[in-house]
Amino acid sequence: MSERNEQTRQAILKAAAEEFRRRGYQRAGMRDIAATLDMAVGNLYYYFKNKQAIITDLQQQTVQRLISRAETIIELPIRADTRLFLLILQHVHCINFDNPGSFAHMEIEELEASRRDQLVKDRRKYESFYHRLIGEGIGQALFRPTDVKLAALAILGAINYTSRWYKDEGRLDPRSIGHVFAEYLAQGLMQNGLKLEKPHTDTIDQVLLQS
Amino acid sequence: MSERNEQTRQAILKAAAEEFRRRGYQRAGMRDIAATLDMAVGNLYYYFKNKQAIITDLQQQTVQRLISRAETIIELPIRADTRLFLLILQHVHCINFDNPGSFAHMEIEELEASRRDQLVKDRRKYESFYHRLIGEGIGQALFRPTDVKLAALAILGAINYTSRWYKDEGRLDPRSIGHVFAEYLAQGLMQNGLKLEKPHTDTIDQVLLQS
DNA sequence: AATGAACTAGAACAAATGTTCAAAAAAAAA
DNA sequence: TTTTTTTTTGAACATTTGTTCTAGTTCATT
Repeated sequence: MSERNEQTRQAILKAAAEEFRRRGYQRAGMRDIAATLDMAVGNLYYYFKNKQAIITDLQQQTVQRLISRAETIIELPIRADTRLFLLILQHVHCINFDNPGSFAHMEIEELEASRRDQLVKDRRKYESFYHRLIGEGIGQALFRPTDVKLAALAILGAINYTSRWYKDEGRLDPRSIGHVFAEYLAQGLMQNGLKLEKPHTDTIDQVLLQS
Repeated sequence: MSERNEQTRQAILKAAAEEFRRRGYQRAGMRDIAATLDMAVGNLYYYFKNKQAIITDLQQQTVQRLISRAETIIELPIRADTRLFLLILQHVHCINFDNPGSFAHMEIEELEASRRDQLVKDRRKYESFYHRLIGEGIGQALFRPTDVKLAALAILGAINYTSRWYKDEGRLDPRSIGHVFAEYLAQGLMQNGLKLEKPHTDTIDQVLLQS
C-alpha cells in the first residue's frame, strides 16, 4: 500500500460519509460517490470490494475511536457521573465532528453476516462502557436505581439522533451540543438532591484530542 | 369508499409498516409488501398512488395521533413536569404499540415537496408542545434553565430511537419502557433538589386510550 | 341470472442499482 | 527511453426497483 493509495482510500471514505449523511446509505449510489470525487465508478472497486465494505470501514473506524476514548475515560480517577459526562460529550463530538456522517445509517441488518457480526460485537463493547459506568454510579448511590440498559439506550438514542439534525452551519457546534446533552443526561440519573460534577475544561480537551 | 375498501387499505398500511420496520423504507419493496398480504403487486396501486403515498399516510396517521394526544395533555391542570412525563410516555407507547413501525423511516428529505412540507409542518407542530412545556417548566422554576430546543431534541431522539431496538418479544413492553424513559428524561430537567411528580395511573390510562 | 362496478392478477416496462472487465492512461522503476 | 506496475476509465451486465396496463375475476344490486 503506497502513500497515494491510502490517501485516495481516505478521500473515498470521506466522500462516501458525506453522501451517506446527505442522502442515506441506500439512496447514495456508487455513481454519486464517484461523481463527488470526479472519478469513474469502476475505480471505487479498485479500493473497496463493494459498497458494504465502504460503510463497514466507515462505521468500524468510528466505533474504534469511540471505544478507544471510552477506555481512557472509564479509567480516569474521577466520579462516575463526571466520567459519564465525558463519555457522552465525546460521543456527540465524534459522530458530528471527527467522523461526521458515519453513523447516519444504522440499519445493519442486511450486511453480510461476517461484517455485521463484527460491528455488532464492537457496538456491544462500546455500549458496555455505559452499562458499567451507570451501574457503578448506582452502586455508589450517586445515581438513583434504574434499569441500566434502558438508561444506556436512552442516552445513545439521544446522541445518535443528533447526526440526523446537526448541521455545520447551525446555531451550535458539536462541542456545545455535547456539553448540553452530557449535562442533561448525566444529571437525569443523579440521586435526588445530588448535583452532577462536571469535568475540568482541560480534561475535556484532553479527551477530545485523543486519536 | 366501501367498508371493504377501507379495510384492505388499512391492511396494506399495517403490512407496509411492518415491512418498513423490519427492513427499512428503501429495502422494503412493493413486492414484499404485496407478498405479506398474499396479494399481487399491481393491486397496491389500486389503493395508493405510489410508495411514497404509503409512507406518507403512515407517518401522517401517527403524527396526527401524537398531536391529538399532546393537545389533551398540555391542557391538563397538573404540573408541567407531570405533563411532560405523560407526553413522553404517550409517545413511546404510540410509536411502538399503537402505530408500530411508522417512524422507523425518518429520512423525509426525498419525498415530493408537497408531501414532505406537510409532514415537516406537522412534526414541527408536535415538537412545539415539547418546547412549550419545557419553557413553561423553566418559567416556573420547576426545570433549571436550559436550551429548550436542544432538550426537546434529546428527548425526541431517545424516544424515536426506541423503534430501532424495540421488539414485541422483548423483556419490557412499550408502557414500561415509556415509564422509565419519562421518569428519566423529565427528572433530568428538574431543578436541583426538586422531585418529579408522576401522574396517577388512571390519568395515564386515560391518555393512552385516546383516539 | 344479468349487469355494472369494484377489485385483483401478473406480465411488461423503464429507470436505476451494484458490480465486472478489458483496455487505456499515468506513474514508477529499470 | 523502455519496461513494469499501479491506477483509472467507461461501457456493459445482471438485478432489482417502482410503476403501468390490460385482461380477468369477484361482488353487490336488480
